[in-house]
Amino acid sequence: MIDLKLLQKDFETMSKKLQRKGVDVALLEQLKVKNEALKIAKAAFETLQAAQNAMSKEFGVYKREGKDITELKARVDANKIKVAEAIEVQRDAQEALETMAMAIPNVPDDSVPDGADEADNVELKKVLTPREFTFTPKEHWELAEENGWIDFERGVKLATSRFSVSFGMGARLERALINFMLDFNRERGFDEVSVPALVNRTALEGTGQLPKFEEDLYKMDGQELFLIPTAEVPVTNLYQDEILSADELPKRMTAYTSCFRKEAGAAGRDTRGMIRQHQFHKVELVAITTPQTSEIMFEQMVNCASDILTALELPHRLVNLCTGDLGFSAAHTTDIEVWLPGQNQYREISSISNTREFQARRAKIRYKNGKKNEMVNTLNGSSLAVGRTLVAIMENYQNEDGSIDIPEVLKPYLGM
RNA sequence: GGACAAGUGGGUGAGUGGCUGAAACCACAUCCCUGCUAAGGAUGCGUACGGGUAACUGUACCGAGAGUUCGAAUCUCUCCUUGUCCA
Repeated sequence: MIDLKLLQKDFETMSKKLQRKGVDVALLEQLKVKNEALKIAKAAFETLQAAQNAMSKEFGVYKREGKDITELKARVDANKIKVAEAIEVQRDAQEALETMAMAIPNVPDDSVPDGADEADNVELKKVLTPREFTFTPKEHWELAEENGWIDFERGVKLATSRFSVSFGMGARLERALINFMLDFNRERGFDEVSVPALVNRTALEGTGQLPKFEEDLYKMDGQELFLIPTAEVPVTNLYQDEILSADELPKRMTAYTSCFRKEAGAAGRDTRGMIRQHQFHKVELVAITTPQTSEIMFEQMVNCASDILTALELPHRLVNLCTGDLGFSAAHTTDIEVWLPGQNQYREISSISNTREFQARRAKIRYKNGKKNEMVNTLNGSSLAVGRTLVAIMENYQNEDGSIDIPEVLKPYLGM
């Protein structure tokens, strides 16, 4: 959630920044009005309630002293009605404010470039040079089918479109990648956690998937439980509604989970192959830090993900997401795109974001800074999307005869 | 699935209608004493929002929600969680 106090204090600056994310000024003005209305409503209620409390205390004294309470009772009864009205007003004001505020995206950092969509993202750097092919490289689905690694039709048979099944070396490679990534992250100081794949509404509100993006989540029938779209949700919410001590920060975690997304807005995109599946494996990094150290952590996380690709000898590049491509909760995001020679383009394989206080404020994750409780900063990033890494391996390691070499670093994980 | 019991602050745990935002103890923080590796003393020590330069102060919160009452941690109802017993 955005900082409403700051919006109140410096409306100009904040609204300008949010307008870059396409937030309507009129909406922000309404939000400001609602915030003020809530303050007034609260003050009104509290004054009445204070009177009520005082009279109730007096009531006790009267009874003890055996005084007549008729007059006092009349006063207290009259005030009670006013209190009830005031609390109603306050509750409505609170609800109206929250509904609106929860749908406002995070304020983008000044370093985020303006832009409409992914075409306006800014390349930061390239790592490794794509190899020269002496033949026309194939796309991954062709290679996957040729080698018997992935069966797209049987996935559809079992579930529906955008599901697939991995066989043999394809399945083993997925498992090897997961282990390799987790080990790699652990060596970089990220503790491994294993978390539920189902979470409740509060958790999803905490990280920003709800209330706005419910249509992209799989929801359990008749229960307030959702399949996680990313491990970021359960891992970040591990510390929801907690006050951490400064010396337990930063918290660095890594988790492997399956992720589930309806891909509601992606009809027609990447329909072929395993780039965009409803269920996919991902190894995630999550960090909880003080505001002062979050950018250092961000660099570490970007490097961690990039270094995994380097270790796998997969050419990739880093891009700074523009305002139009930036996610709801992020203050800024670096995407890592891996080179896919079959597609002849770079494709997203990791996304690392600093949400600063945005998620912390929603999920109420604070830390003790001396005597004061302050919001932590939360960061998350993939390291990496497993399916897409497998895609990248297939396309980059392919031979003319359609066979696929195995990256050196994965061989120990495959008993090779 | 059924029966019973319980859910209080960082922890243990008191508290059955007003003097309780909550005793006591432990932990923690600062200071003092002592002086030696352990002990004694003083003070402080929940969260959120609002007012005040500040000292301080108002409101809410004792699993969650609703209700009874002038007044609820305490009574009633629903739900959740945990424990024990039974299937």
